[in-house]
Amino acid sequence: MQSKTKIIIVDDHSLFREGIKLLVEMEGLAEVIAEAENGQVFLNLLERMSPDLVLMDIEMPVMDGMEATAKAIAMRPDLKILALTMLSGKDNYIDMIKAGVMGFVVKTSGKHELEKAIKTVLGGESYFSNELLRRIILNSDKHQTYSNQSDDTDNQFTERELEVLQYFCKGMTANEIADKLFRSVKTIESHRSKLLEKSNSKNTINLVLYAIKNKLVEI
Amino acid sequence: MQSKTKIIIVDDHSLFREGIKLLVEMEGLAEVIAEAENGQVFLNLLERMSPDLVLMDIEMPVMDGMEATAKAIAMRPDLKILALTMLSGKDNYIDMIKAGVMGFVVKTSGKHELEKAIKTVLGGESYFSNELLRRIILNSDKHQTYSNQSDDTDNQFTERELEVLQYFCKGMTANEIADKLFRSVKTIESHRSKLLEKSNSKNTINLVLYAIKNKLVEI
DNA sequence: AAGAGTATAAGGGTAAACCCTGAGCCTGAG
DNA sequence: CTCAGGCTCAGGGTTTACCCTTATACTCTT
Repeated sequence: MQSKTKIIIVDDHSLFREGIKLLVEMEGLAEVIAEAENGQVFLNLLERMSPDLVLMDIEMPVMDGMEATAKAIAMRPDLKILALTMLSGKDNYIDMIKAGVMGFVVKTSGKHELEKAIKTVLGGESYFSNELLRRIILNSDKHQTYSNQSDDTDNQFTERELEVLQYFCKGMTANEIADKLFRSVKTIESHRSKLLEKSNSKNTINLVLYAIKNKLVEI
Repeated sequence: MQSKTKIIIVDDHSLFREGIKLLVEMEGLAEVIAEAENGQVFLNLLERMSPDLVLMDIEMPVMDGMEATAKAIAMRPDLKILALTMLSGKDNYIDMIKAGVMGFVVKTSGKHELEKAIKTVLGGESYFSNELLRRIILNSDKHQTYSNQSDDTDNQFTERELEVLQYFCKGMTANEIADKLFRSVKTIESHRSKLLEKSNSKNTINLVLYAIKNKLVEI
């Protein structure tokens, strides 16, 4: 387990920043070490902080995302910057790329896409929301690669085990789950045993905590 | 402890919705029962759902917040709607009020203001972000009332109970906690019984989930 | 065809969880 | 002082969790 990715969020909407911060941290993606409401504030922060990645809004007052990106890259050439766009049509994506952003995520996309974008960019590759690509280049014959939906899940658990796990994480007992799934209690207990073994948990509570920490369930 | 406030979030930016949802639910303010990406989707939802409050973005494609608000109020005159504004200058606040919104929160404000706004509106009063008021009316001599910072801590659990709860939330058994605290297992079981009763949980797993959801512990 | 993996289920055992009652001790409020 | 509430502990009961082994049937891969 390497140390957490350090992120700075730059957006003029505080509610959006706080939401993204929660999203990122809840997903265990990274640690938000700072927030900035415009490019100027962000550059000041950058002088004394070392983020691994920046989530940068493009439209901002005082200093917009493009200018901030260009100046930040001048300071830290290796800095990874992921742009957040509203797809309002006002953004100049080419110049943003020239300024040094590693990718774009449209704000209409979900957390799964944000997660994929962050991981991709941190891996050194560039990332572009498919929605954005569709807007810019229409003559693309590239297929959508959903290859790594979740290549990190070691397929540790089977589908059935995960299903049973969901119910345990809702606080249900083996008996209740057995009733729900029309199965024998012994069957559910078998699944639990496997779950305990695979997750290296001593009891069901530890199993549930494991599931929560590893985002195997929604709470 | 009344049942949780049911909220619907209407905003075309999924990331924003998900963030707000997390914010609202993490703070224990309410339960987000649905999300909609535009006014049309929201009105469809409203036909079969009964939210206590709606967080409504003003600028949206397909059907904007004003139209959606007017139609929603026509359906449910008592529905509380809180508008989310970007302060872009394009919003017509007067007409939004005529449409039936109970208040405005600017997206540049923080979660504390959102929390205050939600509580105020649910209480039947209207709420307007001070920042918005400053924009519209400059000759206002109202003072900012930071009255209710956090009057919600019911002190539901005693210190000892909370201490025991921490250990349960680490996956320890009653026996292990008894050893740790140099107490009888029966004592720990007594504390657990009280915890189960007070949290209205059927078993320890539900108790742990309760503690996590209500942020009584760090996980 | 053979083997691996999964889902199902059972028996039988110990430990723990859960529930109820009752009770002694201490402290702070009225 | 009295009383309420919190912390401590116990007995005795039922239920569930947990662990072990074994076994059948199905699917997929080799």
